[in-house]
Amino acid sequence: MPTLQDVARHAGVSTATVSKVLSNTPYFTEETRLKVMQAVEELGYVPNLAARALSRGKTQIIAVVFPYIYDAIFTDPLVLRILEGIEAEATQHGYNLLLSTPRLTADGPDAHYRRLVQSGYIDGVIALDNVPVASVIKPLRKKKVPHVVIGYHESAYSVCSDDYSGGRQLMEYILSLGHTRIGIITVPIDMNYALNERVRGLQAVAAEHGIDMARMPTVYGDFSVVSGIRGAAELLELDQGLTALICLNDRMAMGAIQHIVQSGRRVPQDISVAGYDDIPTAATFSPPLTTVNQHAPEQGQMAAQLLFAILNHKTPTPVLLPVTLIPRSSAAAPRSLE
Amino acid sequence: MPTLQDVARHAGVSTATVSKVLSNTPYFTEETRLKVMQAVEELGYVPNLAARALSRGKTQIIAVVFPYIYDAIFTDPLVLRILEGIEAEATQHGYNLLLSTPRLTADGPDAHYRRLVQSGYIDGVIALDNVPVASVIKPLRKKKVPHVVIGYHESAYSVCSDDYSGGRQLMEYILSLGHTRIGIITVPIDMNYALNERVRGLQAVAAEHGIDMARMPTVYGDFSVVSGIRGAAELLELDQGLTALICLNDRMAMGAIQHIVQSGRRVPQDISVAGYDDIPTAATFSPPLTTVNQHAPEQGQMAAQLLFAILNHKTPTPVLLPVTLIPRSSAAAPRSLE
DNA sequence: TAACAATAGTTAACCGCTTAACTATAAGCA
DNA sequence: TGCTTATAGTTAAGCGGTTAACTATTGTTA
Repeated sequence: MPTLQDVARHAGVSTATVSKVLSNTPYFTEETRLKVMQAVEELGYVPNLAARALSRGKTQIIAVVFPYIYDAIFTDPLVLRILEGIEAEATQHGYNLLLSTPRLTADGPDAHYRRLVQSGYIDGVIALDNVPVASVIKPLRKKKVPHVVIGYHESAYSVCSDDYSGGRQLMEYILSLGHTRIGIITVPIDMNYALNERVRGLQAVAAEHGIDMARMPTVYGDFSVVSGIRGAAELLELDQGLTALICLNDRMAMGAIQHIVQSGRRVPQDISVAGYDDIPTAATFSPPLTTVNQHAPEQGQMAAQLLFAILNHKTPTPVLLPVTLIPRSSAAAPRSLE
Repeated sequence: MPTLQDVARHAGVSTATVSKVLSNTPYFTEETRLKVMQAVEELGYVPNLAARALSRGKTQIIAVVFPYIYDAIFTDPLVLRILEGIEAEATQHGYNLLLSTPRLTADGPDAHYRRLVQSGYIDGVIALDNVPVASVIKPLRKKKVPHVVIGYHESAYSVCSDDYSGGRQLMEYILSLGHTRIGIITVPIDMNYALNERVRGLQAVAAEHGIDMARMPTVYGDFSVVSGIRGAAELLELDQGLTALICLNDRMAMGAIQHIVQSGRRVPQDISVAGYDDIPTAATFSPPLTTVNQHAPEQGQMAAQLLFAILNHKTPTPVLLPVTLIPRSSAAAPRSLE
């Protein structure tokens, strides 16, 4: 591996000059530039990033932190789409992505993560942090590592999807179809801030329509398809007459549909089902799922943009990304209205 | 940020001693160990990884390379599961993961990737490379970067799933159910080595049963759900009497089922459908998908193990991982046999 | 023409850690 | 006791870049 030294010798100049040429720092002639570039070319020189990192105090690496809970990172298609957005932006800025999936324990993220954060190996962090417990943010704040959070998190630059509005739109739509007997599948309260917001949205609209959502049969899942199956079963046991199920993510909605179909009912003819997230398979599910698209790649992209702004010593403003209701055929007017 | 120097001063010893204690290199007393550790504790010292990398010539980073084609990385659930396996193994060994998704052009992977490879910033690479064009491996081999390939690739340490056997098992199973009029949805030949193997497996078993697979209606998709929908439509146009569809990945199988159901037929009563991959949603699809599980996390894990073996100057043996046929309800005996 | 500024390039210190080479002390052994 | 050997710790030279401080040259201006 040729070094700067080698290039300098080969080109007959000093290392400082080579460095200047390569980093385009003023004060060299076109002639030396050519000499240097030729030497670089001939030797196949590529700067050693570790040396550069040590010297500059910057690594050109940003860490993408997905806390390891419910092994969500590797199961949740949405997370992947966010990553896609981050990747696109980072690549464009010439940054590399380090993937970190800290394990969360009662007293915070694991040691490996805490060391990474302080190791000077990363210029910044984009964290997915919607979970109240054991925040991965705290160590970052403490060590003043530039970071952006995707999720609801006070006192940090953040990118949020407008989950409140999403919840509102969902309830608005289901009510507008004419449903009155609605079941809810959500997750335990305060398990996830985003879900809290969605629930707030649902409640607000229900209230505006003079309905107390506390009266609606509600069961709790854990985001997974199976928990959706179970949830639907529980709901239909609670109330046989439900005409619509609002599930606060798509996978639970898919599970719910499954249970409904298997129990001999049809979607949406007998029961309407709506999800949330618009994961890639939602459009091609059977029936295609009515859901809320939260523009995951854009979330990732915005987060990366915020981070790069911070790294350039600008002060970005937090972002609240709009969501879009996607009406598909899994939800329709109840039969009583037909 | 305190440095080794600071710790040394604080503990009243030399930097060499501190370094030795921390890296557990022989020749220090328990007493000095305690002194050093206390100083580390009190100062909250964490080693600077860039400096360590420069000095040691090792970064403790391995790159996971998923070439950016058909944006598969961010859509294919299987890729994610492989990543999961890699992550688990890497975390355990104290390595960090760098995610690289090089764009492929006619003359190889993009420049950013080629520089990364030579930058000395990564100790090794795990690459997903089943695609004949523009190999990401070549630069690695040229620069002697330790690497492991997941996929069929000559002249490199590799982890392969036994796609040939998978193809065999699939055809064996469908034939054993009694199907004789079988349609195939695959991808264009030589687009992906793994798929080639699966097709070889199908053909071999067909031949053993005295059937020429070339006679079976065959159409080509691109892995996506929509291409499965289209593929099924084409197949059923070619031959109304098909009783089984073999799709060489799950997403196309899901698309096929969708088309079949939408066109008023039932799965498996009218037409059986089988997929390949056993992606997370296959089990909870409606109907649950008969498919082949290729143990994706294990692939990732094995690849990581091979890489760590190489990094420890051992010579690992390439791995061919077995696959498992998962019979579920999307495939059954044809009605003619009932 | 002298004084000064701008330009082109060099030297060497520095980033923070590792480690070979070295010194000092204690232990082992004939 | 004297000599070797193992142990404990230190010094200082890298690793490969960046950059402040410096020198040398050319151009500008009064």
